[in-house]
Amino acid sequence: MARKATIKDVSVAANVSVTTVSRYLNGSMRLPPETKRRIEDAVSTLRYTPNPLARSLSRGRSETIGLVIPEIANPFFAQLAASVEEAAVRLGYGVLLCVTLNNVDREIDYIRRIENKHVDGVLFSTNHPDDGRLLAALKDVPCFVLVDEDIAGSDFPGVFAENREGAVAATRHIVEAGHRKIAMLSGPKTLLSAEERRQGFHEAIAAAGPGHEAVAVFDCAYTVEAGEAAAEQLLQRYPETTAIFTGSDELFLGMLKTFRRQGIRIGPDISVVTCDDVEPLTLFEPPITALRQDLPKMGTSALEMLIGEITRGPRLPRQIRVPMELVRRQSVRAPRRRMRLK
Amino acid sequence: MARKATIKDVSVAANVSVTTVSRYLNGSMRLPPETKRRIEDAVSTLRYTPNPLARSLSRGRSETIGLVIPEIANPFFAQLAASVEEAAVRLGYGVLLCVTLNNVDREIDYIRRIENKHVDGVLFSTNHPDDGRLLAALKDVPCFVLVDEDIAGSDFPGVFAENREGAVAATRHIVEAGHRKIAMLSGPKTLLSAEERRQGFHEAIAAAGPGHEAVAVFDCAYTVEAGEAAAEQLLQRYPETTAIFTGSDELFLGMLKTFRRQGIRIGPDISVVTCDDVEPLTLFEPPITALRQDLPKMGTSALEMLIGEITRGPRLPRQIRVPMELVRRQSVRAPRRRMRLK
DNA sequence: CTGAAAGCGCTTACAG
DNA sequence: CTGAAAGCGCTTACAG
Repeated sequence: MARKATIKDVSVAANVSVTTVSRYLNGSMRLPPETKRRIEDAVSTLRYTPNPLARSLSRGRSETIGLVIPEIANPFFAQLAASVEEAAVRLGYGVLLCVTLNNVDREIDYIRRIENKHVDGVLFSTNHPDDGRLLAALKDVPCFVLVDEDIAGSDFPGVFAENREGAVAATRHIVEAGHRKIAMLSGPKTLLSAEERRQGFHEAIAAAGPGHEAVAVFDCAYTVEAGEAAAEQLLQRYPETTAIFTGSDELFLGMLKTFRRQGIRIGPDISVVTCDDVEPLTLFEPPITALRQDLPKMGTSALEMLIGEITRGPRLPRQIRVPMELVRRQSVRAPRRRMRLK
Repeated sequence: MARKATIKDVSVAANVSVTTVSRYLNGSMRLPPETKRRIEDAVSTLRYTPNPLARSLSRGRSETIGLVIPEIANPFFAQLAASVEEAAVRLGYGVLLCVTLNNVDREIDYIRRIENKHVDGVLFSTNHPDDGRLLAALKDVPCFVLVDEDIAGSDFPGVFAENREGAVAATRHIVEAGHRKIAMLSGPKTLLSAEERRQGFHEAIAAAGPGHEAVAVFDCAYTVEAGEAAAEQLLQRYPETTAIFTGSDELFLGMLKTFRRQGIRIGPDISVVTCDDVEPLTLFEPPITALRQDLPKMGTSALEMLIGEITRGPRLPRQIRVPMELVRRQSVRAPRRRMRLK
């Protein structure tokens, strides 16, 4: 490949100054048609495209955002990433992807990239409790927006689900089907989503009146394995349970494994509502009722909020809450008359 | 936030030249301990981190690769992206994510970024037939590696699955269970994966000897909808079919929808093997036998191949083939005696 | 309106 | 061994 053409080459070929080329190409200058033509000819002959690195360095912004997420193979984050990327492209930004696996060093590395101007801002999702290092690294960092989970003690702008309200709706749905002994496989105690959903769960059961009981609430990691293990314990220790609310698709999938192994059928034997709805839950038998996260909206709002910070400067710390939707399918039924799981 | 410290600030604070700071920080210089200390103090006091834009501009490389894929919400590409990102980080590269939705303009945009040095190279996956524009834009482009699908008429290095061999294994497995009337829901005719798998399918049936028949092969888009529609046609026009090989998880999922609606049970009524194995196929009832793509290996090899091109210059165009693995679960059984799907 | 020149923050060939 | 200076390829305040 021949040496890449620069703006200088264009200016020579078009017989104008680089200043003029730059201004024209950036749309801040109107030119006589003749000059215009010369520049455009030069651009296309030389196949000129501006060097984004040079442009970013001199403008002081890179038109790139960092998307920092714990995983990408996980469909939840994959869908979130999809909506973020789509919105970013629409607004003229590139997306630098950083998968942290909840490694704090990687997280901090990307926070630094805001300061050293590698990215104009960061959309950040973290899944682990902060030991303080994160909060420290975040001191005075601008253009930083949280999505999905909060960082305890911080007041960064962010976009989160209406977890409590969602959990209330899900639990109420279970109650209305006639269940009284209800359990929850919840997420890690330290996470906003888990905490708020748990709260909504308890609230709805309390509101359901006497006779209704939160049989057990398990604090699990949001993983298939944790769901599997918690379900085993649940079956063993709380066989009176007739319905379960799981805090994520992974927990549900894990629970399902245990159910399969023990011959327990969702629907006839036990009712289930799960959170997220990113797995193909319609295709299970029966289709699974879910409290759906509106990932497209969350990703888009968060990205737009971030671009707002970047282009219009910091606003008042502000949080957007995105409603969750209860998608009724067929995994919640009336409890069996004489319920005993085992 | 105060003005970001630069290398100049560090050099002043440490009372050495910027040259020395730069060289020391880049490890190409050994210094008296005293000087070393002064520099490190300055760095930490000023919280200095190098500006990657400036560094890239002057070095002529960005230590960033572009990952260009058709989708990211799709678990197949999400898993591919995960392994690519992991390998990139391990080798010290950032990942600029570009989701094309098979839009050629977006694809070309990212190809240009190799030339204008925004990225050092591109890992490229495309899902649509090329009308020639792609091939034209790719002329003389260095540091470009394909993954998963080829671009017809190009000879770029790339990493692909052993599609033909995989399809042979899958089809043979079906044959060995006793099936004679076998159908395939294949991908778009223009795609390498579909073409090679179809080939393997026919090959295995021919090898199975007389009495074995490829009842029908449908050329579908790799989507749930296409699978749904093709399955409907299949049931209607080829009710003698006793086993099906689907070319992707999406096609399988779509087919499953049709089966559900028509009351057809996988296992007892019809046998199935699908490609990909990125959906939670173990959790279906029965668990689905699949020809698994080794996405971790594909992503990692492709990324390493790309970095090789970047750091050691172009090699002979070379293709790596990654074996597919037949994961036997319970969706293939002996055909029913008197088979009639309807 | 147009252009020469400084500046963005680094790296590195070159000279001392 | 160390540093002053040029250079990477742009943008833009400033002067004409």
